[in-house]
Amino acid sequence: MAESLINLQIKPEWFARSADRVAPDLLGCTLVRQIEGISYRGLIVETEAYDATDPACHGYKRQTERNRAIFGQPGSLYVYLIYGIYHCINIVCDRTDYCSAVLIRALDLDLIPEWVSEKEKRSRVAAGPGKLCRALQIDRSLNSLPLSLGSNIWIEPKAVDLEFSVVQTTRIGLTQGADIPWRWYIQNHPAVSKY
DNA sequence: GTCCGGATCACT
DNA sequence: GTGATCCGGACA
Repeated sequence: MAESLINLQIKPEWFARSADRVAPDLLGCTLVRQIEGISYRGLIVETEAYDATDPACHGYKRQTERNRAIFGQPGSLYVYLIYGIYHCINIVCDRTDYCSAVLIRALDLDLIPEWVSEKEKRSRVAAGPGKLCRALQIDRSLNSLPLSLGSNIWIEPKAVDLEFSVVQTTRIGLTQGADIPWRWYIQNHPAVSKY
């Protein structure tokens, strides 16, 4: 059983491409988060790309203690705290020592964790980068870890028979680089954070 | 040392 | 439109 799970994981080499190519390919893949032996599965429905050419990227100016993980190995995690309250999760792309990552902005969860409040609508509990991290207990303790079974977080490939239309547009919430069209989402999906 | 503002979200 | 709430990074 564990054997088949390992085979389902996307390998790190898959992320060794520019972020703007990885980001649309992540749509339809599944982010799996394991907590106390339970696997919570979320279909990735919205992503954004960031990289060294981009003034909105945390590593744009230079490497610092805070953004160190975004320069890490492809297929590892960059998790940071935003506005003092929320966390955001990125998958590091391209090559080591180059800043490049994909922000996971929204998931469609198959199972709603018990700590999520009842009133939240199922399709919207992970509709936004801060919300999905809260729902899946993702915080900076995961920063710089590789996606893997051992990290209790990994990504599985898109099912071959899963079909959808992809929309490409500009990113959300930025003061710089707002004109770069590096946001992708599954058209008409109810879990997308914003239309 | 001090200050500023952010890849957010919920509420008015 | 605004408040919540943290802390890294810029500048002195």
